[in-house]
Amino acid sequence: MSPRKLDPDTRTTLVDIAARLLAEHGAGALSTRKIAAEAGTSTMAVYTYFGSMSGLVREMVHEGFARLEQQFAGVRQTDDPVADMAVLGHAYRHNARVNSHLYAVMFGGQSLAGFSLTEDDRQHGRYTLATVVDCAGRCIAAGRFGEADPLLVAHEMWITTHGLVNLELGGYLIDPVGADRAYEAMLTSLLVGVGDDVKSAAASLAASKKRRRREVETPEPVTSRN
Amino acid sequence: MSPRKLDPDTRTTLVDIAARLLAEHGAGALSTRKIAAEAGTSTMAVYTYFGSMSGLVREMVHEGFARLEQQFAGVRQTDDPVADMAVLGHAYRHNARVNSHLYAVMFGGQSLAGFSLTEDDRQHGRYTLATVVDCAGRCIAAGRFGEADPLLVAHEMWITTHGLVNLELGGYLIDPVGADRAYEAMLTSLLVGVGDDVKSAAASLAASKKRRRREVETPEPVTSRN
DNA sequence: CAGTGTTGCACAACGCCGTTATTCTTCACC
DNA sequence: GGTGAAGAATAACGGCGTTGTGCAACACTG
Repeated sequence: MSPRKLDPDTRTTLVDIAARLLAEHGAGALSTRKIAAEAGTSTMAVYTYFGSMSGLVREMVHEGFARLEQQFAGVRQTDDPVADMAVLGHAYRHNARVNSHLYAVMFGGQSLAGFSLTEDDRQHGRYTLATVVDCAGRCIAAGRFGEADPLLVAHEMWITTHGLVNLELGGYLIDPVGADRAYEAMLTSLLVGVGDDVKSAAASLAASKKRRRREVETPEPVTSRN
Repeated sequence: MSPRKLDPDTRTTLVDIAARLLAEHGAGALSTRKIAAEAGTSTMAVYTYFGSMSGLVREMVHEGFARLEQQFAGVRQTDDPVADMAVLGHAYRHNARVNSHLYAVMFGGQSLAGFSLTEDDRQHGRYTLATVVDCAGRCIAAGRFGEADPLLVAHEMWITTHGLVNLELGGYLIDPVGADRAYEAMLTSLLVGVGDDVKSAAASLAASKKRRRREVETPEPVTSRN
């Protein structure tokens, strides 16, 4: 009946249940007892598989970064790297909105079940940025961003998109500005600010819009399997 | 001995203690019992004055916005509005770093003591942006930002600075990029991106640096009185 | 194919939490 | 001075994360 070794399926089931509880009923509903009840086990399961409640939260953070990476992986590399960059930004935003509760844990700082980021967790996050650094490098190689530093440009993109998404999820961006309008404006400003010319930036942004649905929004990332 | 009416001093004392516990010992140390112990009262004090624990958290959020407003108020309006804008950005960042735990509650989303933002709380936050909108208007009037929309520019500034600060507080910005370098780079990119020319932007940024210490960092903000 | 030890798991308990009911005290008002 | 309203202390309730205890089931030894 009971398996002898730790069961990977049970492990992912627990993460899925936790993520769903978090998404559907908020942070207050994330408890060992509720998770155990949903999984049909005792509260001990959380401790055998994750050591503690915050261990499970950490697992959810890694899951969040994994989904972001998967989202990035769906973005093509074309001969218009600036458009690629815009699509990556959209992918970041889309991922954050679809997994908003995970996102809050990833970047919200502290306060969920006493969880706090370790340097390993952060490194995981920074590693995810590699895709953007690479794209920035291609923009520079294509002569679009002048002599910029790819790492710095990638950080500027990250900061911008992250700031937008964070305020958007916090409910701070409303009419008449709104998140969509702010996103487009910011992207334009930033691209021009790092060296692209106004017309080229506008063209790449227009090109990116056509790709967003196909490369970002279509394969609804699998949240759970329960 | 016991006052007949609700004592405003006791009220602010409770907020101060809560903010200090949060800052010094993290979210886990924020409990009615610990607050009561420090204040020399019973746990009931939290309920008499704030209705609940999350009511106290809400009060801390308002306190956070009040400090930000105070921080903004210390920034002068000069005949170089772009430099003013850069100083405002620095003020935002400085305030967030000095009150990082309040900041996390203001924008971190959910999850502290079941607290969640109401539309009133958000409105308070947006109102604080008025100073930035005004400054953007002066930039435009000075012919620095072309025909831009002040509200949109202010949002771009907010998004940028907020994104930077949030990642900085999360520990994600490290060498070789780092928060300081990223901040200067982002400010330059953004100013140029919204219409300023490269040389003018650089000059205003240089001018702003000299003002930062005096107008932002000197008057260590008083904890509270509300 | 037994014997044996390890280990996943359920159950119950501990100490903490937010919150509430009860009780007492103390002041404001007539 | 009497009376009623309201702040505040105490204790209790249910829920939380976590931990100790005991059992049962598998893996491994011979």
